[in-house]
Amino acid sequence: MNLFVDTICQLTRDALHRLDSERVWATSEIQGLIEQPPDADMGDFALPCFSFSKKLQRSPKQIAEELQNLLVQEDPQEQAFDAQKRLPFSRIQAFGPYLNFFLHAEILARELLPSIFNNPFSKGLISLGRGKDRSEKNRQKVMIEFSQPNTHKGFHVGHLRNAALGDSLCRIHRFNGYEVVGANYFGDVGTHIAKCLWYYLNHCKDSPPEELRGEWLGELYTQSVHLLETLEGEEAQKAQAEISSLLRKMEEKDPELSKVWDETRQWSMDDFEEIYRWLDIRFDHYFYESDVDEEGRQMVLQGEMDGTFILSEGAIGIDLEEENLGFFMLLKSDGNTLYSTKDLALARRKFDQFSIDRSVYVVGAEQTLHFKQVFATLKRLGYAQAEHCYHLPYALVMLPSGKMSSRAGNVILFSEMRKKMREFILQGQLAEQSLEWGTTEVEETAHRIALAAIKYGMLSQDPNKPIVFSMEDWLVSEGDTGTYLVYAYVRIRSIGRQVALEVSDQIDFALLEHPNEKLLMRRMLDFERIVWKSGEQFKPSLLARYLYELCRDFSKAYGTCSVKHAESESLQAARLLLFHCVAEVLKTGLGLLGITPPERM
RNA sequence: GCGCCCGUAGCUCAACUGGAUAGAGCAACUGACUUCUAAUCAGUAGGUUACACGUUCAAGUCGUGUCGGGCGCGCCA
Repeated sequence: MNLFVDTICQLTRDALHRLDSERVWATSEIQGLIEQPPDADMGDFALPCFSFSKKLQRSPKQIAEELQNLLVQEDPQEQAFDAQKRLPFSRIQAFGPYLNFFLHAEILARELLPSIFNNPFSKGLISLGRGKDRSEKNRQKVMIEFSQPNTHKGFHVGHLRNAALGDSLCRIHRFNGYEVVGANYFGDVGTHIAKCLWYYLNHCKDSPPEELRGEWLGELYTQSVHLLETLEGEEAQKAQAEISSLLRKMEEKDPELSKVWDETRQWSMDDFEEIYRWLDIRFDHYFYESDVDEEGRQMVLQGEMDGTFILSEGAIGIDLEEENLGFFMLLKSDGNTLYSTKDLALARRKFDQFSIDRSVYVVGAEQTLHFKQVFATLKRLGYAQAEHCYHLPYALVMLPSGKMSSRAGNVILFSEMRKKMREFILQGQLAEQSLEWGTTEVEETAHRIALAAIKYGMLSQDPNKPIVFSMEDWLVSEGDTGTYLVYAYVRIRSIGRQVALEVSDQIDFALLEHPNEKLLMRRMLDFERIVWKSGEQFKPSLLARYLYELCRDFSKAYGTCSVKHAESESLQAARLLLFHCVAEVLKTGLGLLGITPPERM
């Protein structure tokens, strides 16, 4: 709630009461109805009157008009701003079935700008129109599990979507007042590793490279799959037996195999650590499949003894027909664990060891059924926490040719993308700067621009729509891109360097009367509400879109409302504060997407 | 065969969860750089929201059906 929405609610509640004294409308009810007109010419806030129609026995159009008359009548001075009463509207007018409110630009400026200037968002002190009170959820502790890469496989651009999404959700939830545990879950055991090691030990003639050894293992995995496909008859059976035996040894922590496993696994972990550092993504806790597989097996065996699970064709599983979820496999017939086996133990640990209220899994949409089955199984086992598990699905990153697959080897590796982007930025966008700036700043700036482009690209689209990846598109830096957003930020910072004034909130707020300036302020009023919604709906795309629109509004104002060339110094000071606030909102918002803008570019 | 997700401008996507004239960006065309960074801005053009019924004051949004695409449906993760 903010002053403006607050006042609208109170005014209309009182006015409605006078139209019909029987029905008492709560301000919260009215608040839920308030929306924004499609066009700034039509006002800043709108109250649709459809829902009053039934009770009042009149058309919404008529109600809007009556409300307008009541509100304007009540205060004849109101059409002109009344400084005494501080009514924050310059106009209240019915447009068909809507009652529209025009904010008084000066009051908007006076309410908004000092609030942003004095209370950094990081402290969460300001409230500019949050849709919902957060105190209720204040202390909730939520675990967000994301990224979960497999060791012995290359990290490709598909993994980037998950990482960006999970990281952003952690940041947004923290901003919204939740206590967040960001968790990673490494796939460091399983068939794919057995296949990789089988090839590494028996067929690989090369020695590992100096760098990116984890990625190299991924290549071996792909080659292993290819080789296995060419084998036939006895050879194929022999290979299968060898792989199965490797897998068993791995799960039994066989000392000899463990040496190789440990070493190669570390190669991948080293790669990941470097990638996360570059991506500016941190985790609060790490889980490993190798750490929960035995516990999972015990849970399944126990469940089988209890009769919750059943033996079927040599394997163990659970019949979930009642929940309409079919049969769910929990342990292979050779006794080895499955993904599902480990997920049971993992879920239990999350609740037992972290006393979380909610457990979120950021995992691809193709596993929706799997998680329904996991949660249903946990419930059957008597874990009430299953109710608080939530699978957040997202659609895949596809190639124009189709699905990306490490198995098939048709992936765009992250390292490859990073390299191309760096070269592209250094040779194109930063070519001139490279001549003047130190190498460190050039590299760091290129890094930040690349990161903005990648993360914005991954986050700006609704999570459940697939992204078709083509390298060319991702090098574009015009229009609706991450580059556009950080460029806007840099231009604001540049203003500060061009003007001799210090930013201050001791300004004449009445001077900010240009429509483009008002547009910007109206936009900033929505910031916290949008962040709240992005978190609750698990959609950073809402925030991304908002920031893009904020930057568009800024670019518009930038062209029409120059600071440097303003007519007076007081106008300079006013605009400087305005743009400074835009930069603050933008920086905060980008931070929630995991993006740090450069100060110049 | 069954289940989930999706279908909006030539292309990539929005549309505040049922509200006002469906909006942006690419691509195309026209303008604006001796003026705070033109990685920008202003403008023109582009639509039967896949299709058909239905629900109501109101449907891109909800329901049913059809078509088209993606992903799942016991020894991968």
